[in-house]
Amino acid sequence: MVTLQMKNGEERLYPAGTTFMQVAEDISSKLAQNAVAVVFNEKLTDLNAEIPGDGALEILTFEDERAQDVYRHTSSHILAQAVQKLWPGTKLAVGPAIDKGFYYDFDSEHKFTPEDFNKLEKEMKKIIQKNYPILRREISQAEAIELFTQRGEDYKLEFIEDLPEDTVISIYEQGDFIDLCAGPHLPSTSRIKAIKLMSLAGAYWRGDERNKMLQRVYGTSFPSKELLDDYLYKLEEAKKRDHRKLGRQLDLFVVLDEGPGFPFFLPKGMIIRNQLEKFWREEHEKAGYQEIRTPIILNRSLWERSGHWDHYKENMYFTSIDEQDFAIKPMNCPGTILVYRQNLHSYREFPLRIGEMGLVHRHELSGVLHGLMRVRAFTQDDAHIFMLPDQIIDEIKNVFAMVDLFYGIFDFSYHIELSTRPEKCMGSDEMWDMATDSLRQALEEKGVDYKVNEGDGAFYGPKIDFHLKDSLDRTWQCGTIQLDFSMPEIFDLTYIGEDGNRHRPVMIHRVIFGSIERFIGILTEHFAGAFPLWLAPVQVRIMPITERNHFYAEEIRQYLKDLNIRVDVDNRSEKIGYKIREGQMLKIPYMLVLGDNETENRNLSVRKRRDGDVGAQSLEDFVQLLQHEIKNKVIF
RNA sequence: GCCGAGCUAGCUCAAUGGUAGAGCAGCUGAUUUGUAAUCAGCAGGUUGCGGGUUCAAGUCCUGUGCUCGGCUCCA
Repeated sequence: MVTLQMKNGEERLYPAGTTFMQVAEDISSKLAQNAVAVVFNEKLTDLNAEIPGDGALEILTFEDERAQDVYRHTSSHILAQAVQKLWPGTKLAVGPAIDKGFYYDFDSEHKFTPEDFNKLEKEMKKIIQKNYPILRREISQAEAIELFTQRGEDYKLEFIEDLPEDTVISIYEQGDFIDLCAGPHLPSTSRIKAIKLMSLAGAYWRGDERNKMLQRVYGTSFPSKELLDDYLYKLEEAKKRDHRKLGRQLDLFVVLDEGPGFPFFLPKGMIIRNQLEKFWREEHEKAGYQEIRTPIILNRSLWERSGHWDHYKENMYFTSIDEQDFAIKPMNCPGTILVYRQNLHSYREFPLRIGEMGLVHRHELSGVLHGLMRVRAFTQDDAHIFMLPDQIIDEIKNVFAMVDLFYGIFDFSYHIELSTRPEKCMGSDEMWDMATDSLRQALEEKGVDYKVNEGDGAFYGPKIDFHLKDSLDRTWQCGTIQLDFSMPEIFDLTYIGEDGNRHRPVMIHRVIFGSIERFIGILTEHFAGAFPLWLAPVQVRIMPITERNHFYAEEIRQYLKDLNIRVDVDNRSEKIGYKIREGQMLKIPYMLVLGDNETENRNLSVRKRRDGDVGAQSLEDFVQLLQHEIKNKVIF
């Protein structure tokens, strides 16, 4: 007999050889139906597995994220089985579960098109109906090599050969389909209740662009059609928040064929942008930053010295002036460094914080451009901080605090990544270790979770990145803190220390918004175009009922305008419903309906974007409400 | 850059290889309206761009630009 310690504290006894599935059945038939996998002694395991001994058991249903991965992973196997049935000879690469779905990469003579989806889905349903049991087998490396050689699975062989010898290799079988796979998996194929293929894409084998491009099929699956439909509906809703769509609908910004990757900001978009910059300047002044502006075009020799010429050339644009080579700046740091060198600096000035809203140009590959999120010209809310080595940790924490303040205002949640030394870089090992350790220490002291991206740092130093999500949960890097010992060295930057001698300062490069363009893209999707009052391009729209009320409307407009409220009047000869509909679609925060009643009583009928008609108010009360909301940057 | 799919009026979309159309927006007029669309009329196009096949091309072929979804890369 084995003893199982259940999640709820209960102990259960079973004869040796009992499977986890049987345990689930023993507890309740409903649980057995919904179970996806188990966690036995903290290890995710197949339901089909036999209890190996005493231990702690948790039975997972689809609600658990770990179970969702198992569910989608099995789905990807079903896809692969269907593909190999319909197009024999297709080679399997990888087929993992991903957030909200799965994919499988294939190497096939057949070129997949969306028209194949129907056929494939039908085949997958057949496999599901057949209810093949999914069996795990552990085999030796030699057996694995023989098996996959025989099946012509070159990519699987490459995996096997990379594994250390005498690793136990697991394979999963369902019907005539076999895949090299660590598992775990569902007990049988009929557990998949609703499955749908979503899209096709190319993907390099092992994510390396020097390798062959495989065909990737994306899909998703759920334990019921209702859950799938619900997911698809939410996806459609999320697409309505796409900043490219909203940017056009709300006349905020556009990207045109004439300027691929070079966005146009329209008058309403500029209001948002200017408000953000105003806020930025206020907060940076409070935090002890100075502001400068450096040229967009600078001489080649500067970029050679900074290392950009060697390390960043493929991302840069060039031009020539009077037969001399110039580069369009891809970063602001060299310009700031030239400013630093205009004076002799004392340690007493440190930390010296110099900000710049710098417009940079970078040549990005055409395939990566994406609305405002990924462009070829963008404005960084940059700042460079020059300081003493022992000021590093505190200063990084200061920047952290500012990131929290800025993102908190918009109710953004973010995740942090630490990027370490890349292959193509400059500076010594000691420099990099010191810089990376400082960043790590600041993160540890701050007590936040972070992910490490080995080899993803800037060429001059490691960095901490802050990532925000768009409407489809794709993440975009916004804020970043980069620690740099290299540039001060290269440009021979110095300060006069307490001892009267010259010393080398340390430098932080940092942005909070990241790029104003990207940040506005994220903001637009986050608020679905319904910007908080302080950012809204039109804050109040006045809607007179008839021409009789135009005079009063104009009086109110002028009053609000004098208080710097962004207000306009819709005095077209349309019915009030028409005007309101348009105001709602433009997501204007406040609408004032002014008819004979209001004119007579000298008050306002207020309509809020989210709440609809909230009744009559005095002008004074309304103004107070607006000013409070603007001042406190209230979000709903 | 690579793989795949697209590109038709300002916007969203129709149109077996056979006369390019609708809704919204715009303009003109009527209407003076009480919380998400008043009515009528007018105008709007080298179907991304270039070449080819055909009696005939928005539609088929080809080159190219851009967009979208991924991959790689990145703020």
